[in-house]
Amino acid sequence: MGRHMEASAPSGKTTRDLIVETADRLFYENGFDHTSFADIAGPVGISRGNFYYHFKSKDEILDAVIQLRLAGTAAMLAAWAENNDDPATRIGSFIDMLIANRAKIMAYGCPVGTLCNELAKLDHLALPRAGEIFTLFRDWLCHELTRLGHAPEEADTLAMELLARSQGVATLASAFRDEAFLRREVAQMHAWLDAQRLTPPPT
Amino acid sequence: MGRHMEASAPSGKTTRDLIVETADRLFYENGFDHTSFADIAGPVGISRGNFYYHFKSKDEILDAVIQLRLAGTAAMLAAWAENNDDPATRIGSFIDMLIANRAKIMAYGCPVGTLCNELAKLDHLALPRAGEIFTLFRDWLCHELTRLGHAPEEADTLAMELLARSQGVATLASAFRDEAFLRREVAQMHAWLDAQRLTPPPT
DNA sequence: GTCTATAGCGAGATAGAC
DNA sequence: GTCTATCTCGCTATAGAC
Repeated sequence: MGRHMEASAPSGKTTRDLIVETADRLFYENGFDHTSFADIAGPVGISRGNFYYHFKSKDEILDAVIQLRLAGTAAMLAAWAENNDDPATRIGSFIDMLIANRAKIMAYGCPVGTLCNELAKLDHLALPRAGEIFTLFRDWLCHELTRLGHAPEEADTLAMELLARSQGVATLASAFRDEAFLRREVAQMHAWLDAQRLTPPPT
Repeated sequence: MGRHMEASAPSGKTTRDLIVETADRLFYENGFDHTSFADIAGPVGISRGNFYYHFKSKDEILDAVIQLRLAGTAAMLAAWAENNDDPATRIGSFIDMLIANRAKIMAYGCPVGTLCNELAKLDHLALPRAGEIFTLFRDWLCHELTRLGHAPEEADTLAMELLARSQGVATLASAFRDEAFLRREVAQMHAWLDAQRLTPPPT
């Protein structure tokens, strides 16, 4: 056990947890650079000065947020795998994410894509770390696509195409605030997936 | 002729033009919110106070930048149409934009997509205006796709898919700094385009 | 572990000389 | 049409009481 143990409220959440969760939400909704300590302090219910007991800088909060998103993504992928054995159904869960999160996507875009966009413009050192969230999806999709029968190289190409397509849909759905477009694209992605199912690879 | 005529240097560019062009570049490279008046003043060679002779606020500079991008996009689309009559070749020019601008795209993403992303998070009134740049591409692609033989509704769907795909490619190429991926996707988009050429529609 | 107070800086915007 | 000087504000970060 390290030093600096924190008291844990009856809810089980430490102040640090609350800071990271609130920052996670606000970085998504308003952007990293545009979110101030005061913005986070309000919802958490602490003062600005208290941040520096838990983090040395704003960048350290960003690191913690990325860490949280990595863990959350890994857990989500594991849950999708636990709910179903069929690789096509699992990949379908990825596609359906666009539907499940459509309200926030239309308002703020994809949490991963928009964060990477912002960090690229800020020339921020954390960009590769944020990109690892994409890598989690990429590797998971690649694995399921090989289970569908694709060769490893081809599977990775298809995984990147699925990722790219979902990114493009999120960007345009947000720019145009167009839910019908989002639903149409999701239907087409499912149609593509069904075709993959019916086309076993040349073994 | 309105009031407030500006002296035009031998180069033909007014100070206002220089401000808008520099802001255009910096908003792209560093983001709108993150770009300060001082950042723009340096390259233009003016003082911070001088901005307010030409613009009432930073938002007015943004409006002018969007206006410049709308005009630039319209001019580019017109040039593509002048260079070639074949609709498939014209659409190919759109796809090749990803190659021509690959260095900046890998560093900063797509200028239109990333601006819309940022404005969405800032809840900025200019978002619909920025979205009109997408609309220019959308309508132009739709028109060329109908010339390729597609029915109007189908053509618009395909136009949005081309836009979405290019957006996804730009986002991932930037997040992963992966030029090979970008080139691979462009090749696939050209292959798709060739297939469209060979599949005349049910007239 | 949380607070108040404040330092120090840079932002957008204004006033007025030239 | 451009400048300098300045106002006001909000930001990150620090110091130190409790």
